[in-house]
Amino acid sequence: MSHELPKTYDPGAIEVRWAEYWIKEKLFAVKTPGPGEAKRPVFTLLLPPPNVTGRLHMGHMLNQTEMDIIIRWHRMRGDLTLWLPGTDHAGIATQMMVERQLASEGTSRQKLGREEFLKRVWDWKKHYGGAIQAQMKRLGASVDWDREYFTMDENLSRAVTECFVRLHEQGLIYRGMYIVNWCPRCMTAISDLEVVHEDVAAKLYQVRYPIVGDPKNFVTVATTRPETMLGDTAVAVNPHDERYTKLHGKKLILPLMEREIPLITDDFADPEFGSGAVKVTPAHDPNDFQIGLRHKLAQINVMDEQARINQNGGPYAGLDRYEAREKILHDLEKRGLLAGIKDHAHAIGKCDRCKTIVEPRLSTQWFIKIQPLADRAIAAVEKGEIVFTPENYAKTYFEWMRNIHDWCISRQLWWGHRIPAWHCQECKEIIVARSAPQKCKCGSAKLEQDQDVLDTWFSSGLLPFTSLGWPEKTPDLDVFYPTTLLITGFDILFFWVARMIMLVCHFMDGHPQGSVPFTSVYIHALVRDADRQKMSKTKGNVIDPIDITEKYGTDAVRFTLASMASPGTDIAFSESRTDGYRAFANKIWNAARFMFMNLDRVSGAKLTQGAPAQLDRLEDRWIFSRFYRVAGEVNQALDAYRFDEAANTVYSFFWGEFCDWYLELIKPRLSAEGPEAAKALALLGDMFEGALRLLSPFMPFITEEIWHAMYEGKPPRKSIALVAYPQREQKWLNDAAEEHMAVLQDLVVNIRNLRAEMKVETKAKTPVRMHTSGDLQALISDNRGMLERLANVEAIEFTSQSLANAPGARTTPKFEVALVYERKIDVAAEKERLGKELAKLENQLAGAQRQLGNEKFLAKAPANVVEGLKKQAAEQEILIQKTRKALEGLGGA
RNA sequence: GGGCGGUUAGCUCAGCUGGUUAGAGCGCCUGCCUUACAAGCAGGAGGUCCACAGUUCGAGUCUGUGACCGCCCACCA
Repeated sequence: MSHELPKTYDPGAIEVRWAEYWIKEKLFAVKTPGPGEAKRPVFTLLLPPPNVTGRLHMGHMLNQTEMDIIIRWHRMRGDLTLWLPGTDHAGIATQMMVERQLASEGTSRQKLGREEFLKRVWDWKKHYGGAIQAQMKRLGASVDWDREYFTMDENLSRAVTECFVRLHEQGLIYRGMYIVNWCPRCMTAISDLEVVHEDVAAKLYQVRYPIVGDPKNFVTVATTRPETMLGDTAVAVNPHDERYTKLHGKKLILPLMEREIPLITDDFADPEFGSGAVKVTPAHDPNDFQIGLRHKLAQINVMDEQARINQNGGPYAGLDRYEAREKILHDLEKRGLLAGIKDHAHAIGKCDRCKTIVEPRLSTQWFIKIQPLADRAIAAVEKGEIVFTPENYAKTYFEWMRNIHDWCISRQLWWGHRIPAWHCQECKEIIVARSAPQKCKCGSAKLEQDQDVLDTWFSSGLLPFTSLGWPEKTPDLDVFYPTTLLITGFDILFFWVARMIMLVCHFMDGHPQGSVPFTSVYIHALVRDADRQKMSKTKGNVIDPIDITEKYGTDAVRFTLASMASPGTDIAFSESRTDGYRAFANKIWNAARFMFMNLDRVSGAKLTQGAPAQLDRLEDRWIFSRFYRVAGEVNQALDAYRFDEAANTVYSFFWGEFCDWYLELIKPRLSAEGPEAAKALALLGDMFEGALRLLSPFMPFITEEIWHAMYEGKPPRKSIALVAYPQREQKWLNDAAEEHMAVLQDLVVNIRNLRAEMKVETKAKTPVRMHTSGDLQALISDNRGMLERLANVEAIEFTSQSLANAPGARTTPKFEVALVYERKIDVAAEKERLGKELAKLENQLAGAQRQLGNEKFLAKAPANVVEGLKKQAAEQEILIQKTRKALEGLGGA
């Protein structure tokens, strides 16, 4: 490889090449060290496994960018760094996908049968399942691809079974008939979390239930779901509701079904609501279910699995639930039993997957008794074993954990981990076992495995240890468990993060390396569009990460996301910003070209020979000091997950200091002939190489490209990703150099400013006159080359006279400077500027004096603050005098 | 119904434990093709820090109230 870079920065060309190189060379594959091998700090990060059906979206890209930055940073710091990738089988989502495909072929899973269907799903996975991985590879995610897993892999499935069986043995898994959330379209139970609530403007219907023996009188109940009355088995009133005391013990006629049902008393009935009487439908409402248990009421299920009225619904059998509602209302009205209809806003639950309205349904399911697990999981965060960033999410977590309900883990699907329970066809015994039992206790061999599969989140909740080989005692588990960090979005805080904490703490309880799945959780925000709208297909504002990457380069997109990733704040992704970071990449590119161009010119020069023991020149001492200080800041920011601060710090260093000042300052030395130039180039190379390492986690591609070029094809390691990350180094920090440079920079800016104001031709050199202290005179004289070059100054004349009333002079606390130039200044404009300046200064001085005159301030404020304010006030006083003089010089204010 | 977050320049956002002159990018205005980069360089304008009250020597920063946005959770008909 030559050190020549093409004139134009073309991210596409270099990125594809390096992405392939990293994979081909297996640069990020991690060998598990044996027990005797040298110990290094271990950093383990689990990739939140994308769904096998998934396509990469901006949220993934943000997530992966953050993970990759952290991972590359740790790797460069010398940690044993594992980023473990995998894919989730995504039960419902995948099954839906394949079913849709089958439908288009005119068939269905029922027609194929379970076995054949599963074959189809595996086929589908083989063909379409790798989309996200391919995209991740293109984006350069530095995961260990050799360790990639799939949640349905044999060993992982075995671990899932093991966990299920253990929980069952411990009495933490039970099976029973309860009301669950049922999706009539997916035809499966779903957990509470998979129900999304949506506010709707609905109606509240008042229905009259005639009293037995007094059919002219009624008890009126209110309901939002009249169709469920077909399954009513009681009407409840509050025992203390005196309106109904005389009816206690009476029976009512359930209209339409013409069935007698009791009037019962139960505290659930709220006398304040409606008439105070509530219909009770134990098979179709969770509250009513509880009332039913308390009063031993019959449970009449009136709907089938698709939420159509079944034969228990008498004349309404066969109707869809909403058709039935219409007909029932119509029939009630006809009989004069509909007492009224009111508007009623409330929330309805929809299936997270398909948005079908969820039906509470009485059915037999498997559940996890969650309270013991939740208690433990709460303790883990309370005790600080797990730390959330932003810390606020801990509150959300506690809120949810403290109001948790048992988790329904069975799904009436085919794609997933089948429940390891076998039902004896003879005695109905249920055997939960690690593998299929030969025969039942009763001697029968007629055993059938449970038809249900497990909630996908059950298996993903186990990943922190199952992905490392548990329940075997593997070396991986030894070395890499527990994982160090989890980076994920808040959308799966409960689905995944909370469940992992519960399940892992339970199973790894007492593990020598700790029982928590990870010690740190970083929750990132949402990527929105430039107008802060949520990206959605229906709005058509979805930005495809691959499209945007092809347009601006991965490095620029990554940098955009990183620079905006301030914890807790959503990211309004705007292309203009990405465009800006492409310009930054271009800046890096051209700075490199500049360096290489000089390398060609200077014979005997080398870029990568390391820093000299001593730096003779101010600008060198300054840039080294700045670099090592910045390195410290970047490390600190990353340590706190302040991706934005880290990115902005390195950005302004590279552009605003290294390019804008240092490169300009070093140009004269580079263009000189001989050893001086070679020496300067070595310094430049050293700084540049360091800057590339500093930038590498954020922009892995362009830094890799230039870094290799700097070594002319013979780099010390195969990748910049494998060399050390820059750290703050005390020996290079130089406060004096930074202070001196600050004065010179201020001087340069002031002179440029004067030139612009006086409209001096760009190329014309101007002499300047200065008034300043002896120390600074020496500094400025020593560095007059800097002023000549950067401010186009021709000669500097020092004067002991104040320049304050010289027209067009600039005054600062440290110096006064004026151009020696015959061109007239714009008197009116200058007067305006000075006037504004004066007003501001006077204002500030007044404030400072007010404070300094306050005895309490002098008594209570820390000394350095008081000192600072005094100094400021003194400077301001001088500046005010000078500014007044300047105004007088111009002919008054 | 509960809980949480936000409001700082035209736009998108920083501002860490209260402390000297509130910052950046983009956009805008002016001047430059100064051979690394016009995807650039130099200079500039632009802010009642949502409102009110309070704590404090001192508030963008802490407390309270309100307004306006937004998010999450929820089995009361």
